Amino acid sequence: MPITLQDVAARAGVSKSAVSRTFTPGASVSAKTRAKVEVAAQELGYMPNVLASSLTTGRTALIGLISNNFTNPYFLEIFDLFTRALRQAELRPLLINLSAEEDASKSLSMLRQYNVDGVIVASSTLPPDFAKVFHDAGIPVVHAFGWSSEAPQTGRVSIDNTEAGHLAAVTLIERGYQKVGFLGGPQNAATTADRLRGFRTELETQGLVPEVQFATAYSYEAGRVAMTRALESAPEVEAWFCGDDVIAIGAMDAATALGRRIPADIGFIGLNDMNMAAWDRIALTTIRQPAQQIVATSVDLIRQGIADPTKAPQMVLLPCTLVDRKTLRARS
Amino acid sequence: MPITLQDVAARAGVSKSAVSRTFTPGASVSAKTRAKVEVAAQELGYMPNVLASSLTTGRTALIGLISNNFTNPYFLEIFDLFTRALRQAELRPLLINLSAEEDASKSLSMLRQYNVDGVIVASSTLPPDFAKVFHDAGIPVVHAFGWSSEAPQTGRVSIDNTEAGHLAAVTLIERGYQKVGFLGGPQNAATTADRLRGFRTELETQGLVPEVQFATAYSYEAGRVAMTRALESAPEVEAWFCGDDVIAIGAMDAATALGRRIPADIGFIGLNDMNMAAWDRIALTTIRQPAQQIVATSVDLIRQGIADPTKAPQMVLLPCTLVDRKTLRARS
DNA sequence: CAGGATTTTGCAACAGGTTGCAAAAATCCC
DNA sequence: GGGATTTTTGCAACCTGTTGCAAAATCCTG
Repeated sequence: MPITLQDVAARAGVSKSAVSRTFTPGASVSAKTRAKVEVAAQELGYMPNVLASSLTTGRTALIGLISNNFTNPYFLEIFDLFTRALRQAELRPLLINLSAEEDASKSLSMLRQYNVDGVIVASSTLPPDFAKVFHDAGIPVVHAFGWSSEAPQTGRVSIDNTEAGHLAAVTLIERGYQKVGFLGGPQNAATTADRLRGFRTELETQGLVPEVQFATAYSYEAGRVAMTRALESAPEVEAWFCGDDVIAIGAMDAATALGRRIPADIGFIGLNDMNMAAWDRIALTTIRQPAQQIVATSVDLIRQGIADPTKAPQMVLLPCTLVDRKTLRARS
Repeated sequence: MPITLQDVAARAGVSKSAVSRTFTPGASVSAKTRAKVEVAAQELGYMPNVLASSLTTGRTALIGLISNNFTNPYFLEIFDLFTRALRQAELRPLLINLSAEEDASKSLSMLRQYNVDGVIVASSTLPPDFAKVFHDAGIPVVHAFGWSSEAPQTGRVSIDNTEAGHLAAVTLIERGYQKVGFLGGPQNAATTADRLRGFRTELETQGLVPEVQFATAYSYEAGRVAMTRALESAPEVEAWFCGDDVIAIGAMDAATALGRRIPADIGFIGLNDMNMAAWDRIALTTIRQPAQQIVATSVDLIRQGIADPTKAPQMVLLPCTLVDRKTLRARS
């Protein structure tokens, strides 16, 4: 029993078209009819049905927001940013938890059923060609936080992970660490490979080669078990570059549990700079991703893709910066 | 250019109705036509357009998932659970970040425009009558994590916050604490009042009266500043019951910063039992909300509400339990 | 004020499905 | 095999809006 166009038209004494046009920006309506319609709509409490109009316009203002990082607190910040930015752009997020999805291809058909205007993939672990499926289906898509040098041509926004690896290496070298390690996220995550490459390349210039280990997930637990193992197999490492803040925290707790003091005995540097990294009891030295900018740019790219579907996908890389706190020894 | 009903009908050599019925559970189609249609649909890659069908059926399978707790890591766990449970129920979350919304009433009209089948409010800080708006608009709604004894008649699922207050008090008494404090969440959050009431009542039986303080938000920062203030104004308090884990962590860091050792000098008990509470460097003794059950029940209530809109809203209270870790001194 | 240019308006078709109804087909029973 | 039942099917109307088109109304100019 919601109010329809019909009802408003009847009350205002005009045709359906007139009402429709009143609510369509840029349509041709005289001031007089517009006024009549607006009064009637007001009185009736009319709201156009987006879904019905999507039938003809093909627009729903719905954006599929896909992620599989629901165990990494950093992503709550990301979701916060995305929901705000989308809201600003008059777009609505249809949230998909990909780890709950038995089959990724299902999410495509689902999103097609709902006629989403675009898709944002917010994930550092999804394979770089995941987003391509949507692109191929003609749906504007951007993959945020997941850039990789091997990724195919779809919209992408991310830091330069190779650069992040460099920065980590430079920082560790600068602090005088000689035996360093890399504790990456899941080995098959494309971002991990890039970070490692950058890290390695820079170390090589100093004739250093890192110990390398991988956690099975971007999570505290994974970081903890990986580091427990690593401290056994490579106890000589003096500082670790961790693929992610939450992994770093798990790793640090593993080190603490084995009696190592941070940063006196062993150093850690993370990546992301999630809010939590600044908490006193964490105080993690880390590499900051410009999340706000990544999100803003992603939404902007999506808007462009919606406005002009023929536009070629864009790829933007943003710079990352070091945030020095207390898990690395001071510059020697 | 997506495939439509029409296309499938043509290919299968049947009427539109036949195709429609094939995809409508419980409709009358012979096995033979169903088979023909399915083949054709398969070949063409047909997917029914949910939005179009919603026009006649009135169903969208869309559920508004509203929250304003995007800074509390606990809620990432909640979102994870909700997306999974909704997925299981073949429902899709349209995510709304209420803190980004300038005006709450806008979210109602927005959700109406999208014809959502139901609304889940996942928040401990939203006023208890917030959900009522949807109920009054005829949209099935359940407010999860926000029960309050003064809440109006809408669907609700939560722990019994008064009971949680009791439990906290009993625990502190049992450990021999005499001077205790309550550091609640935002003072106007209804859940806060209930927790305080339960806490106070139980303490009274022992002739104790708590110091009470409020944080301005459910966040680390808010907990930290509130506790810094509290340690100044009420330094004699030996143990604090904090309205939430993340507040507790902030509070504990404030205490540590002022040189108090936990639990030797001062004790803390939280509420929620978020994953992070179990991290070594946190090891928070806390009261556990059965999040999984709260979510499952909420989704179930929504399903019932959709199935039978005349059904009276249900309210369910779930029990909470103590999780003992390391921020309270041992039982004396 | 006439006549042409411009703007506004309503009609009807359409977007992609669903569904009541009556006709057609299949099934059943003796 | 024939008639009564039951099931399946297609037609056409409908759900709520949008939009091309032609007619109607308004505006402008001389």
